[in-house]
Amino acid sequence: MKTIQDVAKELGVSTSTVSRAISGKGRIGKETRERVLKYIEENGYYPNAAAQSLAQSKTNNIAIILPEVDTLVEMPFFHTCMYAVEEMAQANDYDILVVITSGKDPRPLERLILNRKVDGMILTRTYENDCFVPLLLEKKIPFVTIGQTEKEGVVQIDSDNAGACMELTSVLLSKRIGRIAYLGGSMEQMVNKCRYKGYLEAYRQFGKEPESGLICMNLVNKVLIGKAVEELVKKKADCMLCQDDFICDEVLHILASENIKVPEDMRVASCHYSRILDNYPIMITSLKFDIMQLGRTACKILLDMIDGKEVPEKTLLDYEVILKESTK
Amino acid sequence: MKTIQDVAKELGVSTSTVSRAISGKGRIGKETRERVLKYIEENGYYPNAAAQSLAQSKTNNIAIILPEVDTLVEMPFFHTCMYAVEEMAQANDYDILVVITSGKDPRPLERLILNRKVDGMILTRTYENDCFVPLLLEKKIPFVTIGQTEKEGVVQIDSDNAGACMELTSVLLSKRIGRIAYLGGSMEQMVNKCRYKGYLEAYRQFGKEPESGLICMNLVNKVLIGKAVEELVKKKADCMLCQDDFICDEVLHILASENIKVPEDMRVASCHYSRILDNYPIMITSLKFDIMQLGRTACKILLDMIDGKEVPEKTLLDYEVILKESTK
DNA sequence: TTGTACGCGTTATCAA
DNA sequence: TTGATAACGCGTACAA
Repeated sequence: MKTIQDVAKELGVSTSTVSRAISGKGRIGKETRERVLKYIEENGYYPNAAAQSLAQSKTNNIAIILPEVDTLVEMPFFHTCMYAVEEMAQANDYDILVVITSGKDPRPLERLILNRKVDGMILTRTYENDCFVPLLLEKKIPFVTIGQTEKEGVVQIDSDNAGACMELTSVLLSKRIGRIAYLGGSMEQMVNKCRYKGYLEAYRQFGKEPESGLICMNLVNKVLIGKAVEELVKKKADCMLCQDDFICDEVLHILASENIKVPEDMRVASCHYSRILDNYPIMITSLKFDIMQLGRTACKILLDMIDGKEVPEKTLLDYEVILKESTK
Repeated sequence: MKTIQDVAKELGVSTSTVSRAISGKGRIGKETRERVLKYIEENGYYPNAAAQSLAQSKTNNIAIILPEVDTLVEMPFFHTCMYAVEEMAQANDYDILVVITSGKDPRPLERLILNRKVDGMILTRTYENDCFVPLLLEKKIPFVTIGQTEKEGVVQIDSDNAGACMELTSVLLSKRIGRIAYLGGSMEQMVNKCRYKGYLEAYRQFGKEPESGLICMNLVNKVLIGKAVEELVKKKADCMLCQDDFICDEVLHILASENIKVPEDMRVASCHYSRILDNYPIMITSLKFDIMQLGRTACKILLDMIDGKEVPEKTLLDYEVILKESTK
């Protein structure tokens, strides 16, 4: 492997000249620069990342933190996020280092920081009382979250879940669908809190309040969803608003097996669209977010932070409300 | 940040002593070692990865190469692979660096190697005339492939796709399902070639040969699958053997919309199970592979290679044939 | 058993 | 504009 010294020697210049030619930093004669660049182009020279890292205290790596999810419906979100981040990182000469961790254990992140293996981090899921955020704040490492955070001073990028959910609920209400049941998952996840907030806010704007019996929370598995659906059917809810497509998928399964027709006997909407919903004969009203854009934006903002640029603390991305037959 | 020198100074020993205490290499007094270790435990010292990397020419990073897939059905395989690799890597103090690339462009990999950012690589999909393999071979970097490779001397880990597919086909044949149509995807992917081979081999063992009209290849999109299904129904095939669950998913969709009952009017089987198949009212006969084990094994073997250990060139992992109602 | 000193490949500071 | 040289933090051969 060729070093910068080899190049310098063969060109009859000093290492610093070569370094300057490559980096563009520091004054250097136009002619010499071109000579060096040409030599490198033709003979190939690739800097040793470790040496650069050591000299500049900069790794050109970022970490993306993914939660441990194993359902077919949850995977695509994080997978797509990762794609987008990778794409943006690659375009800026960064590599991404993937860490998978339950929401509880911050040690893998801590190790990464203390060993100085990355310049920054992206959290792809945020929790109430998040254990990662305080750690990253304390270590003063640049980081962004995809999803809202309660702490002050955390740079966060998110789809406007609250706004989207409010709009969706409002639309339903104005279609005279008055008794909208809310089927929520884990309330520890910030995304779920945001969506619920939007649901409540819509009711408020209509001067109403949802019946408490129609609100089901912490539906974290199929059994719980099953029970909730059964209850809500009995209570003759007008519509089932599902907090995410995992829940929606299961709800549609159950309704189908119970021979309850959508939308005739029950209307259904989801706060998150994924292609799993395309598996049903009927199209589902849902919220659609541009996850690629979310990932790209998060990555770009992180890179800006690493470069010491000023970045907005909060970036809210747009959404679409997709109305389909399921809420006719 | 504390360096090894700081630790040495505060303990009144030399840097090499500290280094030895940590690494366990070289002779060192038991007492001194414990003193150093205790100090580090209490006061915290974390080696600078770049400095280690530079001194030892070892990064403790491996790269995992993922293809650009965007269908809901294809994602889980690679996502699960990545999980497994990450888990095994983490357990061995390695970090994983994720690269996403179409099968055509080897430059991202080349850059990684030339910059010496990783100690080894895992290819998660192999192609006929793979462009990555020759590059990695030439660069002499340790790597393994998940999936078969044609080149000699490549360490590969794979589910026994050929064997599995052969067994499945045999079982069907012995159930008097004689005219098994084969619906295949891109033949550039090695996994697909293996499965097809198994299908043919099963027929051969029965002293038969499949009708050429029942073999459909390169069904890479829904339109092509649609046409193939239509044809095969006309030809009154007994069974549709789908090369993967993307195809199977679409086939089931089409059959349902055409009101063709499974298994009464048509039998269906898939060469790969993923949970997407759970979406149908009927359970599908399929092959099941342990993808977590695949990922873990691949990672472990790569780490062994990096350590200079002897590893088997070919590792074939087991499978299950899951018989369900769809082929009754 | 322990310490000294050099090398790993780059960047950056300071002279020239 | 260029070149020598000192960091960067760690491992290790060699000397003590």
